[in-house]
Amino acid sequence: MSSRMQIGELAQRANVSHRTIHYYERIGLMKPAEREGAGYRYYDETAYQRLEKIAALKRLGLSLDEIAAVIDLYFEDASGIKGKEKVLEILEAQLAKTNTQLAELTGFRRDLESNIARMKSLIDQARQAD
Amino acid sequence: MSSRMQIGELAQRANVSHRTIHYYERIGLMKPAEREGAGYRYYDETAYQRLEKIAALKRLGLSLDEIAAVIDLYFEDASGIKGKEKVLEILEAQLAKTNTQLAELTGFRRDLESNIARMKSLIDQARQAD
DNA sequence: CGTAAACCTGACGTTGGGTGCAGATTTAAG
DNA sequence: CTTAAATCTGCACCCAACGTCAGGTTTACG
Repeated sequence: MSSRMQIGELAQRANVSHRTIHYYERIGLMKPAEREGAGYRYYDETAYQRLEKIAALKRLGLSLDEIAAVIDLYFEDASGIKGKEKVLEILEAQLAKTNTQLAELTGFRRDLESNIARMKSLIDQARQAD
Repeated sequence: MSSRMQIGELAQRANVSHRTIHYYERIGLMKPAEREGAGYRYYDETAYQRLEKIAALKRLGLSLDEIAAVIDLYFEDASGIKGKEKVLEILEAQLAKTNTQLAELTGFRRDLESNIARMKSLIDQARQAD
C-alpha cells in the first residue's frame, strides 16, 4: 500500500482490472497517469480514492458520463473548476433525480418487506400442512 | 385507452417501442400475449401496469433479470408462485441491497447539496468581482 | 546480462438492453 | 375488393462498459 504504485497494484486494491483503468483513462474519467521513462503508469493514493468514488457512484446508478461530470468536485479545488454554471445545472438535475430515486427506493423497500412477510407466512403454511 | 389493445397502443401508452415489448416477451419478462387469429397480440390493462412496474424497477437500478425474479409478486396470487424459498432468498438479498443503496444515496444527496452550495457561492463571488 | 514478471497497445469479442430493416402477412377502412 | 396501416419474424446492428488475445517492450532480480 505504498503511496506510489503501478497499475497492477492499483487495480488489485481498487478491485478492477488494469484494462478498466486504461479504459477510464481513454474516456477521460481517470486523468492520464504520470508516465515515467518509457510508458509505465505510476499512481498515487488519490488515484485509488478516485476509483473508489467512481465505483460508489456507479452503484448509485450513474453512467460513466454522469460520473465524469461530477467527479472533479471531489478531487479538485472547486474554484478551479470550469463551467461553473453548467456544473451547477448538472448538480441540480442530479439532485432532483436523486430525490425521486430515494422516494421510489423507499417505496420499493416497503414492497419488499411486505412480500417477504407474505412469502414467509406462505412457507409456514406449507410446512404446517405436512 | 380501451382495455383491449394491440401492441401499438400499449407501446405508446407505456412509452416504449413495440420492439421492446417483443424483446421483453422473448426474455420472459412479459408473458406471451393472447394471440387471436393469426398472430396479432392483444393486451389488457395489466400488461400496461406490468410495463410501468418494469420501468419503475429499472429506475431503481434493477437489471431485467432481477426484475423478472420479483415482478410476478405484483401480478400473481402469491400462493401460486413457484419456488417460494428461492423467491424469499432473492427478496431478502434485494432488501439488503436496497438498504445499502438507500444509505449511499442519502450520502450522495448530502454531497450534492453541499456542492451546490459551494458552486453557488463561487458563482456569486465571480459576479461580485465584475 | 539473462530472464521472468509486469506493463504496453491495438484489434477484436462479449453482454445487456435494446433498435432498425425488410419482406411477408393481417386487419381495418372505404 | 382493394388498399393502407398495423403487425409479424428473423437478422443485423448499436451503445456502454468492459474483457481477451497477441505480440512487443520494460523493469526488477539474481
